[in-house]
Amino acid sequence: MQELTVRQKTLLLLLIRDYIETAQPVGSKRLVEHYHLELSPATIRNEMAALTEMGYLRQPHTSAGRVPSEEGYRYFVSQMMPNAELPQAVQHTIAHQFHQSRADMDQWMTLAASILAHQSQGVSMITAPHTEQARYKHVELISTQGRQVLMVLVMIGGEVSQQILTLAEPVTQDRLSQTATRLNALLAGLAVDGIAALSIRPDALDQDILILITQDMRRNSESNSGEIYTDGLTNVLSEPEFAESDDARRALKIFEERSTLQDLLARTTTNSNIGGLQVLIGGEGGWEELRQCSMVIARYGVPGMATGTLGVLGPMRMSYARTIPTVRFVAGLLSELVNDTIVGE
Amino acid sequence: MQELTVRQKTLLLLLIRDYIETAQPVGSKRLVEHYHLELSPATIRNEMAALTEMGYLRQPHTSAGRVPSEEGYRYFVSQMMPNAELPQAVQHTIAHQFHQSRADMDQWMTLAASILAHQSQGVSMITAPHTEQARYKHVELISTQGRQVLMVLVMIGGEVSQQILTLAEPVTQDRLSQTATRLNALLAGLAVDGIAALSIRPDALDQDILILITQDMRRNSESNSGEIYTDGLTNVLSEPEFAESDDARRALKIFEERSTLQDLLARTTTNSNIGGLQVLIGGEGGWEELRQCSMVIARYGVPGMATGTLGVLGPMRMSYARTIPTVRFVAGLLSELVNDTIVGE
DNA sequence: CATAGCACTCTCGCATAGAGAGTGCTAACT
DNA sequence: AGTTAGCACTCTCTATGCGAGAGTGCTATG
Repeated sequence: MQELTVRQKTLLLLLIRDYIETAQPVGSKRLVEHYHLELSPATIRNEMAALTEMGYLRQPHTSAGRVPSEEGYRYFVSQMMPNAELPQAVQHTIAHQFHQSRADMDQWMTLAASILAHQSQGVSMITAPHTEQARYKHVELISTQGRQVLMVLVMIGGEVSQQILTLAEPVTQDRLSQTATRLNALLAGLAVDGIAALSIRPDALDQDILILITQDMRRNSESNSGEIYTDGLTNVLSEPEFAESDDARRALKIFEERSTLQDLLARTTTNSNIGGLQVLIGGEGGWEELRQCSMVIARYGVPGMATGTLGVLGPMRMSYARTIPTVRFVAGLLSELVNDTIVGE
Repeated sequence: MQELTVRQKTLLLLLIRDYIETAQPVGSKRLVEHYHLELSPATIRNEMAALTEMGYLRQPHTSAGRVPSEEGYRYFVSQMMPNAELPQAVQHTIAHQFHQSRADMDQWMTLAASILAHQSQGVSMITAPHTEQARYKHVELISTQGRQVLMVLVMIGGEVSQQILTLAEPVTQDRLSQTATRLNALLAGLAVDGIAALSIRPDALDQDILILITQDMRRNSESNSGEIYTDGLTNVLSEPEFAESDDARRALKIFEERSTLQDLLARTTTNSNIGGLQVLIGGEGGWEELRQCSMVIARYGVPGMATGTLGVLGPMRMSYARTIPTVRFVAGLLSELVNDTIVGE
């Protein structure tokens, strides 16, 4: 593909910025008047024709202005990706909100989702940090009532899962505590494989619990990630491109079917490393329903220990200039938090 | 208001049923032909005029058919409320799904939301069961890493909350376990008030934890209910009445702002008792945004111990005939589950 | 009391026409 | 060679008008 002249580049960026703001096809006249260019519309027209030829722009129809093509957006993004930073003030506000919140993963996720959605005016999505290979840290067994027992299973890295078991017969809290203590000594630090390799099966109750623990850990390891937090759905639905079409509905459906959403996040980020940011334009990567959308995704966390994915989905026309730095910043923030949780001080 | 003749009543119910199915204003001719009435359209017209006069029907414009008014829906619902029961087969399917799921409140809620949404083709909403007066059952303190401690607090009734604390200085797991044991002995069965009344403050660590416990319990007691589970948003958005208007967006917003949703559920059900079912038509009760919607709500659980709210929101035109029995049935099912969890066997 | 007939009203779909916007091309200008 | 003015052309968008269709209310009749 041909190189762009400086003027073409400027024009392209201006046009895209304008279109992102107004959602209206941009014509030569508007471009000249609005940005006080020292050129005549005719010149602009020639350049725009060239840019269209090269695939950066498109015309909805003969007599409308130009609209960025996906390629155009890609160029736009590549221009701003490296250097964009969130203003200090905003950074502080966000960091402040995190430090004020209750120190608990659930809160952080919700907060992050809310901030992302608000800043980007898109839909935010975050998966809770997930340990690739769940490793056992601790189990607690709490007698609830009669044969009902609450099992709280804690992994290294802070992942917690809880479950209510119904035992064959009532068991005292004392007995449960003993079992828990035994298992804690036995399993500390082990991954699922390690546990499976143990051959000691001291006692029926222990064994029952052990089976449940491994099930739980396996489930945890297999699912790419746990719950997904989202926010800001209404932001996107109020964008003009979704006003009538039922594309909106199809996109929304993705958000309701959490499993699809998990796929989406998992598939697009497995081979990207922490800190690296991915921008998918126009449903790149085979998501037909999202043809009108773009996504900005990043991984966060501590590689090898606990990582998660976060991202923003918006119309292709979304404000990349705001979204990209925000995603990057929040990813960094969450990485720190995860790191603190794992490593301590 | 005047009494309805038998014929008027039949006509009204037929018309509403038809409108619910087709979303089209119903005319006299259609009514006669479609339901093989032994009457002429003219007669029907006279009756429809009367029903309109009485406020049960409305015409969108002079030459359209009739559409039920809110009063009409109310009448319709009052006719079918008492006796409607879900078909045995469906009851079994649903019950089966519950018994197959993992025995854990979170799963149940998600499942119930999914079933409600699917059966009613509306948006389902469920609040987790909530104990009016949280009473202490058990605390576990698990050292995570360095000064980080995971606190798991269990209430009588099975409510669990967890939180990560950062202590002033590192503490061993042993010391934490001792503290937990002490607190468990001290606090068993107490409500917040009871704990506040205790004057024993044996140790700095104990005291710190104690403060956090009471904070947590208080927060739990104050919020009317915890998380809200919803499902089926797309169902409603695909209804024709939401196709264009931005009422859809406003309604959706309610679902995103969980606090508003909590209000909604709380306000409309505080004075209704378990088993009783409430049907709000046309955003009754001061919810402007939901003017086009109806809600079917019920409380479930064990009064005085743990109760929650569940409901379905749909277009005013929703299938009450399916929704009402479903809500009733699921409420019953959840009540049983909650009861089992509390009482054991 | 039910019905047939009829004039009336209103919406919806469709075709037509004109305004407006923006383009591409050609020819002239610097 | 690059820039610009002029102009014909294309396409959308909006308004307008008209006819078909649907449904009503009323009146007169069985």
